[in-house]
Amino acid sequence: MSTAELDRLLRLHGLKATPRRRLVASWLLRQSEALTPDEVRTALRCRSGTLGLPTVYRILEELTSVGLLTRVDMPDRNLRYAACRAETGEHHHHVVCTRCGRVGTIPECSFEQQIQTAERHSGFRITGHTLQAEGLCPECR
Amino acid sequence: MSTAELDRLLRLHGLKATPRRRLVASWLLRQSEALTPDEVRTALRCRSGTLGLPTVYRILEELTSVGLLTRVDMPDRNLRYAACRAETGEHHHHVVCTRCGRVGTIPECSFEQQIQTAERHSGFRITGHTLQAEGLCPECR
DNA sequence: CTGCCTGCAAATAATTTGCAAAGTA
DNA sequence: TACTTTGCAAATTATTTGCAGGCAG
Repeated sequence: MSTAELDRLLRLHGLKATPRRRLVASWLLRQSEALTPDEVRTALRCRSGTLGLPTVYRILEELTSVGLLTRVDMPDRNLRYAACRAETGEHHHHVVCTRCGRVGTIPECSFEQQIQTAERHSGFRITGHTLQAEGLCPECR
Repeated sequence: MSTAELDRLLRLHGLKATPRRRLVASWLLRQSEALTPDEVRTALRCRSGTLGLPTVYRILEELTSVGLLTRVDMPDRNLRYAACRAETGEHHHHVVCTRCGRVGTIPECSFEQQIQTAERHSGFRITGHTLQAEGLCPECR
């Protein structure tokens, strides 16, 4: 994604195109793993003079709401964010490598079709769901 | 579940049948919502003389590994546990009511069938997954 | 008895908040 | 200029740990 595209996307969501946001977005979009806020800060601190941890928390959350990142849940229960590569707006899920943390996309949602069955069984009216798979990425297999 | 059954189950997993474990298990198995450790402590403290929060954390984790409870993820990212009512060992998922927190069971796993497709698309070898739905329970609809 | 359990107090550590200074449009 | 954004320091708060005494088997 070009800087111009990124800037446009940020403005579209009422966010100013600042150096910090550009830095975090452009770097994280080139990573293939899910990272914690602290890891992001450590990786980028040298390139940016200063980069406060609260700022990283805020930016990661903003970029997630813009759709550039996704929050990933690992067993350690730490907040982690990864580049989200699916088409904008498309409903999809992710798979995380248990060995290296790499994140892949599962483009089609396979639960939609079973929602009716699940509703009948549970008695709930189902309005949303989260699905996350784990496994070994192509490199780690 | 009777006390005798519970005791047997605990011992089967190398855990002693203590008053605290019986108390937490028997009470939580009668609740229909997912609760935080602190909520469990508050609810049971009066009935037990004392009940330390670290003890609650430990017992909830033990009962989960035994299969009596399940950990539920809510948007607030707090640790929550709910009674797990599926047949022991059966692979299944849960649906949480966004209004009252009640937890239901989705007995059949509908993702198993799509794993091959997901593997082909992502290039990962998928070894596990978590799925959690949200919606409105029968009472809240 | 022996070793697992529990409570308490305290340590950890992640995440959030308030506010003044700096930057964007 | 007006309004966001950022960094810093500090607060908050969930969760964990160490250990001495208590209890199940």
